[in-house]
Amino acid sequence: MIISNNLKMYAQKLRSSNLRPTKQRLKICQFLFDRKKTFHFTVETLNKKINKNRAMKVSLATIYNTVEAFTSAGYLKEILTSKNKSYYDTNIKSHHHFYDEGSKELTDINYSQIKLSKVPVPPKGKKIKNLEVVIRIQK
Amino acid sequence: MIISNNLKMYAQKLRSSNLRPTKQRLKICQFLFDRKKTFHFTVETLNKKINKNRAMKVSLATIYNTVEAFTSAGYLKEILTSKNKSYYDTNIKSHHHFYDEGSKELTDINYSQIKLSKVPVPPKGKKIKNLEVVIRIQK
DNA sequence: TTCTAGTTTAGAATTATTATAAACTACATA
DNA sequence: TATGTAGTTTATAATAATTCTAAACTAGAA
Ligand SMILES: [Mn+2]
Ligand SMILES: [Mn+2]
Ligand SMILES: [Zn+2]
Ligand SMILES: [Zn+2]
Repeated sequence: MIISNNLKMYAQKLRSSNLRPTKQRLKICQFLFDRKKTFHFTVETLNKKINKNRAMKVSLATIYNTVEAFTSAGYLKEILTSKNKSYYDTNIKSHHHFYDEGSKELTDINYSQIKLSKVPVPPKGKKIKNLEVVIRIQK
Repeated sequence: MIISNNLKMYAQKLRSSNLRPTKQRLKICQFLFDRKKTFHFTVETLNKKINKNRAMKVSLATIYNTVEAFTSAGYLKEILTSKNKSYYDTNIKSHHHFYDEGSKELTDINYSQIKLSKVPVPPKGKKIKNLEVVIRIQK
């Protein structure tokens, strides 16, 4: 069995956010972050993938807890494009999305691919936290 | 009792979308559209407002059905900025929003107040249905 | 007036999510 | 290395929003 040498890194990262590197969290880290490309997921799909092989069962409650903890820690970003179900993104950089109404799939749009030449001033006493564009597409 | 002379108009509009102008739907139309300014709401708040006075009770199921029917017919727009709860907008024109993370309130941004100088090409075979900007703000 | 498809409704069912509380474990400290 | 404890996991219950069901009702065509 080959143990990812990223494990130590993940453990470190987790500790730095006051999260204990439990085997459940490390397993989820590996699944989420041991890859070349970022991606979008729901708790439902993450749960299925994590528990596909019999190896070690991670409870649904822990999946929820972990996704919440990782989002608070800034390792994940929550995406609000869909009714009734939360989507998450392993791409935590500021970026935009295509949302396909048919397949309900999200695709990243690089931040530099959209340019805004005019942006409104926020209401008094408020600051802009971020600005995101969603482009809804269909056939 | 003064009967809004918009009632006939609403009845007509509803019929034109193959929706019978029932007293429930007309009541909801009056509440939603008999006003100068557009606004944002949830099913929960709409239900409370519609059933505030004893006059005539509209069931929650009908509130859901009607909001869904009006959205399909294009009289309302669904807004997806919030987790776990759907927001609707009586402003059906293409426009953008400020979303206040603190108060969880939406404020319209006129379409002309944001200008995009660069927009990506949609994936092959797909068309842009709409483009919306959400600017998250906080203190 | 009659007939019927469309609508409303109460309540049940479903779905996503959050809360609870007991068992477990990482890890600081002895 | 052993012990204590706060943090974590887990099964399960609870909650919240929404959708479904099927019986009663009604708009409006004929
Ligand atoms: Mn929901
Ligand atoms: Mn929900
Ligand atoms: Zn993304
Ligand atoms: Zn709006």
